[in-house]
Amino acid sequence: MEATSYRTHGCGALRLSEVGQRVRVAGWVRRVRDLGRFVFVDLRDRSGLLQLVALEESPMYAKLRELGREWVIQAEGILRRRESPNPTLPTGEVELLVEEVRVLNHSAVPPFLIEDETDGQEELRLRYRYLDLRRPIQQRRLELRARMISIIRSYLSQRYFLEVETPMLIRSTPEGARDFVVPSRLKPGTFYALPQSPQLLKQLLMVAGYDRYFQIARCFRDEDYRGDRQAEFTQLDCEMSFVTREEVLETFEGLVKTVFSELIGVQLPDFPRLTYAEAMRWYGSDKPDLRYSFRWEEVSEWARQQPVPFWKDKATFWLWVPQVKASRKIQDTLQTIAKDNGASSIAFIQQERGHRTSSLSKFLSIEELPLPGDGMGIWLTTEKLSALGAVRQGIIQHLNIPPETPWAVLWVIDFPLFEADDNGRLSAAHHPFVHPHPEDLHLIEEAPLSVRALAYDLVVNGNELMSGSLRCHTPELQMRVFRALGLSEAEAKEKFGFLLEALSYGAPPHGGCAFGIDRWVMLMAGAQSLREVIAFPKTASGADLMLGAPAPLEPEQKAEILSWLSE
RNA sequence: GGUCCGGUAGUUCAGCUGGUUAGAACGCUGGCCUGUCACGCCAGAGGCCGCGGGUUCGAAUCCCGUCCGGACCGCCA
Repeated sequence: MEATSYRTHGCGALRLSEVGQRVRVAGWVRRVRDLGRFVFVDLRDRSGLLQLVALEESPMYAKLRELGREWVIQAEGILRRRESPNPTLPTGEVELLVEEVRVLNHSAVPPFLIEDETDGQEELRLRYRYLDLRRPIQQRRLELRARMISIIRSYLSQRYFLEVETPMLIRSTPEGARDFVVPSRLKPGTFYALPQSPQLLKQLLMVAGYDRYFQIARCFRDEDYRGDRQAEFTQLDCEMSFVTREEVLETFEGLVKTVFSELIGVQLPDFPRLTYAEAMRWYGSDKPDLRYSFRWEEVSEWARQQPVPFWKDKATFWLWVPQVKASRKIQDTLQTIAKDNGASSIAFIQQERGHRTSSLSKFLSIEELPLPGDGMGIWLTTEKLSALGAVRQGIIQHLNIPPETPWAVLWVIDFPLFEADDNGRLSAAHHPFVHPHPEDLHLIEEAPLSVRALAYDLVVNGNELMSGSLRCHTPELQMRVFRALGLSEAEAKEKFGFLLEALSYGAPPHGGCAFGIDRWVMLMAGAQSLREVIAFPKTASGADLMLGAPAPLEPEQKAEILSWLSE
C-alpha cells in the first residue's frame, strides 16, 4: 500500500520488523474492545487489520473508547510487540500504541457485520453494496478478478494481440437472445441495440487486417436471470487471423494454464480433447465434469440378448461407480431424474463386501456378471444421451462423491454445425458464422444435421468457460450456411449484408473465442454465485437494489422518449 | 411466463392448528472490568409482524390481491 500524507503504512503490512518505528495508519474502526484500564481498537484498511491500544493513563484512552464501528480514523504512535499475540492475524504480533488519533469521518451504525462471516442477507447487502464490498473477503475477490485480467492482458499483449474497443450502441441482430434496446432521438422510430457480444465487429476487425484482437467486453442480454447469469456480463473476446483451429486451441490453452499458474499456483496438465460425439456418448453432456472418471459404456448388443423385457429394441448404457452404495431413496431419486430426462428404464446392481443385490435379480443371474469389485452399477435405456448426463450428475450430487482431482479442464471439439428445433427447423447450434468442418462441406445441403463445425468449448469442472470457432471467411461459404438455415439471398442481405459485403473484400481465414470472465473468476475464487465476483451486480429480476434501477422517468423525459418510439 | 420457498426489533430468526403485554441471539445505549481479539458481567432502549383488502367478537397467525428477495422450469444463437 502506497504511503500518503495520511499514512505511512497499510494496516495489514506491519510486522515485528517495524517494531519501535513511529507509524501513521488510516482506516475503518472494525470494533472497539473496552477492558476497563485498556482499550483496544481493530483498524481495517484494504491491506488488513491492525490492533490499536491505549492505556488508562493516556489521554488517548478516552478518545478510543468513544469511537464507533466503521468510523474513519487516522492514528499515529509507536509500533510495539504485543504482550499476548494473536496467531490468527498476520499482524498478530504487533500493535500500535496510540499517541494521536483523528476522526476523519463518523459512520452510522452499519446494518450488518462488516466481516467475512456477515450476518446480513444478500438482499440487504446489495442495498448497501458499498458496505458489503468493504468486507475483506469481497475485497480479496475483486483483487483476484483484477489480477486475473491483468495476467490476461499481459499474456495476450505479448503475443501480438491488440486491444480494441467496440461500440455499445449497435444494431439489433436477429438471432440469439432478446436485445436491450435504446431509442434514437435523432431518427425517431429507429433503435440501437446493446451488443450481446462483439461477434460481428471482431470479424470486421479481422477483415480490416488487425490480425489478433482482444477485448474485455461488456455484453447485454435481456433474458430472465439466474444465480449464474446477469443482464450484463463480461467476456474476454478474442479473434485471430491466419490460424488453424489447432493454433487457436494452443494459444488459449496457454492462456488458461498461465492464469491458473500465476493466479492460484496450479500447474494444469495438457488439456484432453473429446469430440462432441464422445462427450455425449461417454458422459451424456457437452460439458462433462471430468473431476470424476466414471463414464457410460454402450452395452446395447449384450443387453438385447438378455432376458430383460425392457431392454429389447433400445439403446442400453452401463455405468460403474466404484466404492459407493445408494440407498433405496437415492435410487428412487435417480430413477426420477432418468425418467424426467427421457430415459425408458433404469436398473441397479450393488456389490458390498462381495455380496450382490440387484433390481434385475429375477431376470438375470447376477452372480455371473463380471463386476470390478464393490460398488454400484447402473443400466440405463434411453434414446436421449442427455439422460446419461443427468443421471451421472445426479449420482455425483446425491451420493456426495468427492472429486478425484480439484481441477479438470478439457476441450470439447467437433460440435454439430446445426440443430433442429421442435418443429424440425434448422438453427445454428452455436451462431450462424461458424465454419463447417472441411470434411463435411458436401453434407451441408443433403444432411445438414451431420455436419460438424470447427467449433470448440473449454470446459472446467463441468462449466463451459469459453466457446469459439473458426468462421466462414468467404461470402460463398457464408451464404451456403445462411441458405441451409432457411435464409433467402434477400433476407441474408437485409440482416447480414454488411458482413457478406465485408467478406467479399478480402477477408482472411480467421477464428476466435469468448470466455465468460465472471464465471471464470467465480470458479477461481471458489465463489457460490456470479454476484460475488461482480462489484455491482443485479438481482434475479434485473434490479440494482442500491441505485434503485430500473426506475421510472420524470414525466417530461418519458413523454419525450415515447415520442421517439414511432416516427 | 410457470411452480415453489421466504418477508416479524438495526440484523439473523422463533412464534403461525386465531385468544393476555409478540420473544431469543447478535447489534445499539449506559455502567463495571488490567491483555482483549466473537472480550466478559449488569442494566436499558428498540416492533404499522412487507403493503392493501376480506373472514371473525378478536388476525403476526386463516383467505384473496399486490410488491420485494431467492431457488427451479421455460428462456439464455
